[in-house]
Amino acid sequence: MARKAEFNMEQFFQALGDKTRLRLLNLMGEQEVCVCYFVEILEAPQPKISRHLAYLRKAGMVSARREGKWMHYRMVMPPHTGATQILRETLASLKEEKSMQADLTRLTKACCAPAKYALGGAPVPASVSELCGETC
Amino acid sequence: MARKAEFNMEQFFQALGDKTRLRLLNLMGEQEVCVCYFVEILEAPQPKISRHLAYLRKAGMVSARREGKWMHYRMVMPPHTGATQILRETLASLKEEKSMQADLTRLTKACCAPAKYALGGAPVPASVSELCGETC
DNA sequence: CAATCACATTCGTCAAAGCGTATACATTGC
DNA sequence: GCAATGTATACGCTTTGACGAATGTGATTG
Repeated sequence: MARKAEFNMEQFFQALGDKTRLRLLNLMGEQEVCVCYFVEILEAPQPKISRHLAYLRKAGMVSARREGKWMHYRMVMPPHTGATQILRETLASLKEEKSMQADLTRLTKACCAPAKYALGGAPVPASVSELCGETC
Repeated sequence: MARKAEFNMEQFFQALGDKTRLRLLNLMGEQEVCVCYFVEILEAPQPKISRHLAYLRKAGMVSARREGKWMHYRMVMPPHTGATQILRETLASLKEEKSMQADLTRLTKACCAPAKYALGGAPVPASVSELCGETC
């Protein structure tokens, strides 16, 4: 059954209508990512990142998890089958863009060598750390 | 080959992030619709409709055709396979919403009996006029 | 060519949203 | 406790966009 409940299509698209938020979603993909990496990769001021993450959280597109000082964000598939499809298709389309690919590359590198990026003790996303052996 | 060219995903989603524009797209579906029907069905001032149609046109999501005094709008699938998929999925999702279904119903009725809706000589969308025999 | 009709655009206003800066909050370590 | 670190929020500013009302434009009619 297609749960849609009080899903707001308008708000959903508004959340996707911003470059910074698209970059954040692209970086998350299916994995959990620490805020400090977003700041590092997007080369944006931390409050800017935080605000956009808050926006995405309000829109129900991401969820946050605290781990000590660090906050991890991950995507949440919306309670609407159509929206989920759209989100998946969006992520797939983003991956075709050069700039988005570059972001992901930098994320992997940053996670493999956090020291180089002034991310000393920052927690490394699980799925990336598994790839480290291959990509570094 | 997936043509994407200078497609702007951000702008694309911004165009979808408005209730009025979603209603317009839902009414168009795959067929061409005259502006006067939009005004009639959405019960909105004509300049409002016109502005949103202009917005959609700028975003490359609709095209306009003049026929005498009347202007017809229809959807244009974007030059990006992913965006096209998203648009189709969006239309399908819209059709699940009660209010959107109601809009479509009213469009059909208005086209079948334009006289009742103060749309005397307004051109009837081709695909709807074919359905008239069944639905009226 | 003047009036009318269908639609587009402009104008002024208002609310939403983006940004940088500064500050508040939460956790860790001393 | 206090300082340091990571993140969130508040503030003021600027831009964007949605709106109603008025006006402009293109096509048809008389």
